[in-house]
Amino acid sequence: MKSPTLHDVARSAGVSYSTADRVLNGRGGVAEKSAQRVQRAIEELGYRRDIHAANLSRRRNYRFLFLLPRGDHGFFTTLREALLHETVRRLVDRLVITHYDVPAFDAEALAAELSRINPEDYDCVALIGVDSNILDAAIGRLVGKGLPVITLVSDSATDLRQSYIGIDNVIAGRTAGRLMLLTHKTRTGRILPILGTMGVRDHRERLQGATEVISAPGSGLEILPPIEVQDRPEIMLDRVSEILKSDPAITGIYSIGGGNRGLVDLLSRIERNRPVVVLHELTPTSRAALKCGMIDAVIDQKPAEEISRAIDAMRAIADDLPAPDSRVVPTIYLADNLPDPNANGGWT
Amino acid sequence: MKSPTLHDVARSAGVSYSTADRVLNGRGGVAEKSAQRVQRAIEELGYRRDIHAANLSRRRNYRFLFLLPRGDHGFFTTLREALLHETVRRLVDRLVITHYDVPAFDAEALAAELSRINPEDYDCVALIGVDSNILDAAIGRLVGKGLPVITLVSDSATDLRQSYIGIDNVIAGRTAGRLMLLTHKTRTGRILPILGTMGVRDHRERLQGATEVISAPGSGLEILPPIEVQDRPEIMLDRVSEILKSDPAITGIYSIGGGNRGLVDLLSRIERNRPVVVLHELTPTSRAALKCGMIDAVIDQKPAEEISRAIDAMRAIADDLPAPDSRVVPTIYLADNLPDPNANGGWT
DNA sequence: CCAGTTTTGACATACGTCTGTCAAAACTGA
DNA sequence: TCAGTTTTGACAGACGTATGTCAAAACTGG
Repeated sequence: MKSPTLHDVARSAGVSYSTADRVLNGRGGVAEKSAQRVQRAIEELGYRRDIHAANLSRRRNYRFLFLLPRGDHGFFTTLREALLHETVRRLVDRLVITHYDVPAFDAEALAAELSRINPEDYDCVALIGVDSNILDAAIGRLVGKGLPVITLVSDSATDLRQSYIGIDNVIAGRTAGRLMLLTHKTRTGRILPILGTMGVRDHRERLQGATEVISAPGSGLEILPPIEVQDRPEIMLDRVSEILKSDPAITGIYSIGGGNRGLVDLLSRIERNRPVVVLHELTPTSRAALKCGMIDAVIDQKPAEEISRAIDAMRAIADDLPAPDSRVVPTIYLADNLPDPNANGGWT
Repeated sequence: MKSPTLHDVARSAGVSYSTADRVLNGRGGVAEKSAQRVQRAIEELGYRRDIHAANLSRRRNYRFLFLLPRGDHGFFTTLREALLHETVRRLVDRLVITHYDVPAFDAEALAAELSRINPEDYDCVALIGVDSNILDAAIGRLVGKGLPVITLVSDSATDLRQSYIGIDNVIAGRTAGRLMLLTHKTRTGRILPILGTMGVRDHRERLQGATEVISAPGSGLEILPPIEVQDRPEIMLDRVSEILKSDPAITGIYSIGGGNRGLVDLLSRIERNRPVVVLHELTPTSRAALKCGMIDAVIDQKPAEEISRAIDAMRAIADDLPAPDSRVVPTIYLADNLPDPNANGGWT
């Protein structure tokens, strides 16, 4: 019933508590023979150190820093809310979580922020990756100083960061493509992919995934050349209405990045033969559009879950446990299976 | 930086630690006036009891019991595996989780098992509900003896159990219906619903949800009368092949319950014009069928997540915190967004 | 003001771990 | 065998909380 304590281990190994402690915490100054007896006792008894008692005694706090993109981009807002939610929820576990806002999509600003961090102040840092050598170098410097870094949502510096928490964007793209197949079961069609810019790896990967599935032989579907709208609603509105006018045979739209307010605007003006629309991230805009049938599906990366897993990973890293990459599986929302908007993305 | 301790509270309230403790733990024998000063100090300092220190001191263990249906029904297997996973993972938080197997779908056996429980032995019990007065009565008796009960996956005794963790089956059904709409965007169709038996509330609710969506005006879809296959593969195989033969115009199949091995068997023999197939629960069978295009979508209730949330709820109940019902949102799996089979359902 | 009650504070012990100090014991090499 | 080193065990105090005992202090009613 009761799990063994280090005292039990010491007794069973026939050594003093001090010695058992020296072995457990690698303090050295222990004869090889004694060390082995202690190890054996630990295994035999199945001893597991009571981490809460240990933390209490050590006065340990886990100090984590999140660097989140500034701005009210719907997705980042959700992310920030989820983080605040977890910040209070985890206080009880001695997790002290801080976050700074950094300019969005600005690798240099992010790198500069990293350089300003005092490695003594935190046990782990989480950030949203951007393709950039400067950022990679800054991450390298921080890791070199002994402060581990993990990436969130979008990866960076794969060989330096300890762990990546986020979706596989190729899979996300394939999922979108699959939805296009399903909605075109018995008919042919032309699918228009829209992205922010080809310069963003995540967008390229989603496009790649969608293309793989859509242009599979026998699909009967054709994928058009992607258009770039810089994640900006106005540009989205202009470019897409233009294209729809010039090519009325478009039967599906896959919006890979942001700026969907412009798209929804446009869709609300089309009253018949609306194309199938799949887009990314559950935001107030996409939720409303889904509910009223303006769009068909939303692929979401569950930001609340990502935050929670990121924190789990950071904690594992701080405790020197292995922290595996954690691939979040993108989820599909239709009009009916939307999470309760007040429930933190359907998460705890 | 450091959060205040009860000593800080006592000092700030101008009373001794003992008095602050008496207030905090409601031991009585404290003058109204002192109690108020302590309360005020708690609020002003934002004091939060260090629950780990408290549990350490109290030698508290949380003892939870799960009653899971016996048998290798794919879904229950997943559920059991998730539970074992969490059992070891939560040991560190002093959660001692036990589970018994009980006969599946047998309300009386379940009720009998409940009667055999000594309320002293556990802090909370979780079970999978079944429609039955006998079960409700047994739950009532247990709750009456001071042992709280929660329901999982399927609800029971709504006014007695403390909390229900699971999906809303009407929503699950609506989601299936929505998938049928999407796959029939520009064509009409006939959808065949298959369920275990109309006697199971969950199945009725799913059917209801699907019907709501599919037979919405203007959908162009017709939903056929449901057939019952007792969750048995052989019956599934026989009945469905029979019906498909007699009604070749069926364009969609919604399998609400179990026995899908029979369905997949049948589908593998149809080489062209396979109907759209939506079914429930990710199992080895459904996963394989999804991957090779035999079926189109799986609606999953994320058993690993349900288990984890159930444990969270039980813990909240044991700590006398409010434990809200937690509606899990059913998720949609297509061929591409399947979770890693080794990763506990994509969960931690 | 007294006796009786209520309220209070001081103190001790415990939970399981961490950490530091110190002297005793057990080794080592020459 | 002796000096020097390594290893060991005993002990104490701490983390924040829980819980029990006891006597002192502050009230109360008459």
